Amino acid sequence: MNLRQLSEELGLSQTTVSRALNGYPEVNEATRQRVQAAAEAHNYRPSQQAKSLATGKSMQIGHVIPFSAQHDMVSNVVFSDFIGGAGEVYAQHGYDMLLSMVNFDDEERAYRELVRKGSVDGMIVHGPTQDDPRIALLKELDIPFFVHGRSTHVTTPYNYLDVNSKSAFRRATDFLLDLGHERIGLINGSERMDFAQRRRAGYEAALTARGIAIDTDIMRSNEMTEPYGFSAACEMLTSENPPTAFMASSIVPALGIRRAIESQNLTVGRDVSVICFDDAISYMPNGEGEPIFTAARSSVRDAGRRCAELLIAQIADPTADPVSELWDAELVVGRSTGPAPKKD
Amino acid sequence: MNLRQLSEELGLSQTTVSRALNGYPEVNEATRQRVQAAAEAHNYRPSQQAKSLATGKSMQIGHVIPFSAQHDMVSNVVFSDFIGGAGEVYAQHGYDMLLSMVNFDDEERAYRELVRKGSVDGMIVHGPTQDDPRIALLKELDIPFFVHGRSTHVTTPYNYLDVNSKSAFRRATDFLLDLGHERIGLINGSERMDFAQRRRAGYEAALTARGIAIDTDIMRSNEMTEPYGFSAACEMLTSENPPTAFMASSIVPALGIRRAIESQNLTVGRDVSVICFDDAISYMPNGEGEPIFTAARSSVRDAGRRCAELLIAQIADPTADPVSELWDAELVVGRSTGPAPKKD
DNA sequence: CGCGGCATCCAAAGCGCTTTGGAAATGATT
DNA sequence: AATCATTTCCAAAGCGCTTTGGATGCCGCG
Repeated sequence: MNLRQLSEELGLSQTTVSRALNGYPEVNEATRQRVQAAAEAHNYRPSQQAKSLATGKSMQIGHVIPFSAQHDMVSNVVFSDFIGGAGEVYAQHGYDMLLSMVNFDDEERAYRELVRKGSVDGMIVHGPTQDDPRIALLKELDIPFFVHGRSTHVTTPYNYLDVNSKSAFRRATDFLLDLGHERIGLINGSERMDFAQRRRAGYEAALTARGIAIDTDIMRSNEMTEPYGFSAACEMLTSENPPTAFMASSIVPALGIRRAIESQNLTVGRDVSVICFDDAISYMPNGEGEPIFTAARSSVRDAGRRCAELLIAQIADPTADPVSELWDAELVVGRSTGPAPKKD
Repeated sequence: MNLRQLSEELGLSQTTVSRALNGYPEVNEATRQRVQAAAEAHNYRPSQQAKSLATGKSMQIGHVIPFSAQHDMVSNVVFSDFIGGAGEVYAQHGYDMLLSMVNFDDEERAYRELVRKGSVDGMIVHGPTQDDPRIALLKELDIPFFVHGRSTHVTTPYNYLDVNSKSAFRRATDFLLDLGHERIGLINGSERMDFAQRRRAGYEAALTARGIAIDTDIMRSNEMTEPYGFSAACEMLTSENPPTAFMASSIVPALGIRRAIESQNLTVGRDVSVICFDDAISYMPNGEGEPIFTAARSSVRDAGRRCAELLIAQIADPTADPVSELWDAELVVGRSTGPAPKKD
């Protein structure tokens, strides 16, 4: 059942039926009722492709997800919650989400294709690196886009929403320093990512401000998995000068750190303290009620919602100036932190 | 730059240019070269909507993800890995993935719309329940679809790929029984899900075969989060007749169970054994090398790949008979299991 | 009574592609 | 040289929608 058939059956022109269905004023209310009833009865839905071709809007928003044998973004812990939040907002506005999975090497081509093909009206950029080339690319392609995170060294303005990773890690590290910890391990995410750089900067700033030297022996950077947290923490704990506290970039490696601590017959929050960044991942919540880990918390799902809203606004008015938001993480105190143990 | 402009510039008809680009034989090889070069030079990509409108194929595959305030599928641990695998295969075949996020109540409508609008050429059904209504719906809508999992009580044939959950849990429970455990807790996923029912059936079958009574006091069912595993295990461990072993439906609650065991100053694999189902989630791997948990393992990413392949085959030949695959999980032995502790 | 204004509807022209049904040119065959 | 098959190309008709630019009829008003 298409528009022509429907209009013939109603004895109306396609114009009128289309207008009736799309809520235009120049159609008699009685006629509109009749049209809507008929459309309902035949379960009529306008063809999205025809509609898109006529209007020039695809009503789809693109997310490009690079993958490789080693790692990929979709398996990044925070990704699924982010798109969950974004997807909600898309749905409210009649948009669908287009996910394009591509090899790392083909990423640029994927952006180009999606835009040139006209498959999407806007795009979200995930996991920006420093000086991320995708920002310039999308500007060149002249399509609305929104960055989840920030890209250091990109000077032209662009739309982004980021959490203030540096101040979050600065504060969290200060919190440990205030508890008397002087040797604090950093178990960071992959420092290809801009946010990981910022977290390290916050960590280092806090140490430096107290006159504690940066020691790369107790600093790691990698994809944020549980075994990574475990092995990194094990190495440090069994070293000559083990840390008394850890800063972790996500709750996932933090779970590994916990396992490492307990495997050394030490107790979390007493012998060794742990603070992590908590993205409030829905299936990996930081406890119910009292937090498991003392953490810098910021909901990635909320970020997804907000990015989607702002992107849709940008699509609606592409001439609007770029907007940016910088969210502060909140520091929640759980049972994973305590005073530094007395030295022997 | 569209087809007309390109063809005018080349002094050729749209027909010839289109055919040259799409690899049809009735075009001179020299001409084809010239066309391809020009297309490349102008960075020309045919409009997807126009193409879809003309061919009737959207080259998109739909995934409907219901969400609610409580839980949603996208945040389900296994989901992101599944779509990661599926997305790879889609990309290889020129398909894109369309994700539609909808309220639980609107799920049926979402399927209807996506199909009627012509936005998708096929669909994947996630997380089937018993007697899942979506199967009948998609048959009525007459669109190729593929189910990840199975739906008990649906008698008409349909495409699916499932892991033999029952036999996996049967074998795993037998493994614990062989180690002398007689009181084994079950920390299952939500039993709205078909697979959770099957896992429980496997667990119960193993117990019954040894003449051990089913005791619902040590059986739980819920969304598979870490805190759920923790609190469920805590309750059981502090009860009058605590289990000496646990079966968990995923590695995520298993991590919670581990935390619960250690919070009771007990040791995993010595005082209390744990076996979980391991979906081989990429950022939550079951250790590196030696498994953390003894587990029934089956890669959900591989399942995603395979579902995508089979769905694409079905789209290519919609008259083909439904296919189904039932994968066996492998039982991998880690450090989380050991002989039942001697009774006092 | 004639005219402007309003409400309601419609014919037709796109949107950018694919594909059908030839046409023209070329080469091979008799 | 005439015929026929091939190769190579093209004009034009869709695909199903939106939207422009009227047309029609009806009303009130001077």
